[in-house]
Amino acid sequence: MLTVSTYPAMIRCVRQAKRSPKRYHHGDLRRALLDAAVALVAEGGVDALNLREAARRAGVSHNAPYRHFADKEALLVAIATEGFERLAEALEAAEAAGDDFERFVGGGEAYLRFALEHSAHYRVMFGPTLANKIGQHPDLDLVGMRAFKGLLDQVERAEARGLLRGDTPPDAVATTMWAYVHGLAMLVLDGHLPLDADAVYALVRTTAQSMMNAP
Amino acid sequence: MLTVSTYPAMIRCVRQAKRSPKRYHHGDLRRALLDAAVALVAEGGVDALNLREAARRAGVSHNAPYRHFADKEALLVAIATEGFERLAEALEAAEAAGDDFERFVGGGEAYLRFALEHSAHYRVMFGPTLANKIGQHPDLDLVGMRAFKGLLDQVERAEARGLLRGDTPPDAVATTMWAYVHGLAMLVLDGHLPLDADAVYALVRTTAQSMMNAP
DNA sequence: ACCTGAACACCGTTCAAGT
DNA sequence: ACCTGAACACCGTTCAAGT
Repeated sequence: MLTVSTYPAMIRCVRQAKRSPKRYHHGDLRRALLDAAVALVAEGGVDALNLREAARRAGVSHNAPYRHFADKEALLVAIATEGFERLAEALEAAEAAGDDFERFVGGGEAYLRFALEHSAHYRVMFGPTLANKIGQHPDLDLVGMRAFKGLLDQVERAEARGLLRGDTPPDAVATTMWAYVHGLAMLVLDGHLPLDADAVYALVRTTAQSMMNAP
Repeated sequence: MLTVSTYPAMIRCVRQAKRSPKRYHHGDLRRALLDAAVALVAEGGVDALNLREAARRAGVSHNAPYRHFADKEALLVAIATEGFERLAEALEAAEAAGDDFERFVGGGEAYLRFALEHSAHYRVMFGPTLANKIGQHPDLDLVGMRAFKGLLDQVERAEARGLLRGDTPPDAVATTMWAYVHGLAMLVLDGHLPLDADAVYALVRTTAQSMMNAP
């Protein structure tokens, strides 16, 4: 697959080839491995991700990946980190559009949209391999907290403006909302709920609205 | 580990040994393998479950399991089926105790209690291996639907009695509730939320109450 | 620096053979 | 019937060696 972003890598590769033929196979093997791994997860779930096949697809020997990742878990951490960054960006973008009401409701929809449209990343972010590994991957912890912090800010602002029903503390509301959107994402991704994407977005909006005072 | 329930198996084993020494190692190898597998998941998550180690712990050769399970997935299906049965029982028990209000709120607490206290079963029930396998394991589908059906009945009765706020269709409310308790269970089990069991039960009750009209 | 082939331990699965 | 040892394909990881 050729995209605009691969051109610099191609140019580098050609230059290297002129100086010393057969020196490089890739301009960015790390990127190629990440993409191959994500594709494997998209095709067969996290169980289908394996280093040797990712290397095969990238056209390198089965242990070339160890030049870029200490082990299989490190590759998963890299994918998860990328995922949390993109999720945080998606949530921040949703917070920036529309009126107070739409910003709150749209946040929930943006979360589900990310999970469904980047399901391979999402599965890795919350898959068994990275479960109960808090404190072992500081970069990952940091970017994960950034995503949750955005949600917490949103709840606090909504409560300050009297948009939310009841008087539950913001962190409890944020936890409840995260649990809800995460559970919905997982159940849909794993085929436990017979809802298509549009039905999911509609359900999220209905639920979010039911948590709010009428606009 | 010796428990009362293992005595019959031990007696059978001794009797067999008298008739034909070295014939049997177990009265119930299938049960021993299931228990060993669940213990492995409890110790190291679903990634740590493997057939050879389960066989080792049961004291048999590495391919003895194939007399009882067609493959690794069949063993996971057996654990998940057992889990859904126990979950359905726990939910039905919660529905049978207390007044209308308590029956509704207690259902959510019972769900979380099952997930936290039988975390190995719960991880297998909703783990990646059995994801998107609907229709491939009819027994599992059936018992899974039984559990969800209980939840749906509860929501319908609560709505009929005017306990719930709003006028959302029962299946949408049931889906929302399932997503919420499932997401909370997963986030807590995977170490993403710093809540102990009591804090989880308290949060579930608060959330359930906020969905209801004052009693 | 970056990559390769050979090697090791481990797992899922199959097969022929034992009682 | 139920179990075993040998064998095969595959994966994660390491190591010595190549440019």
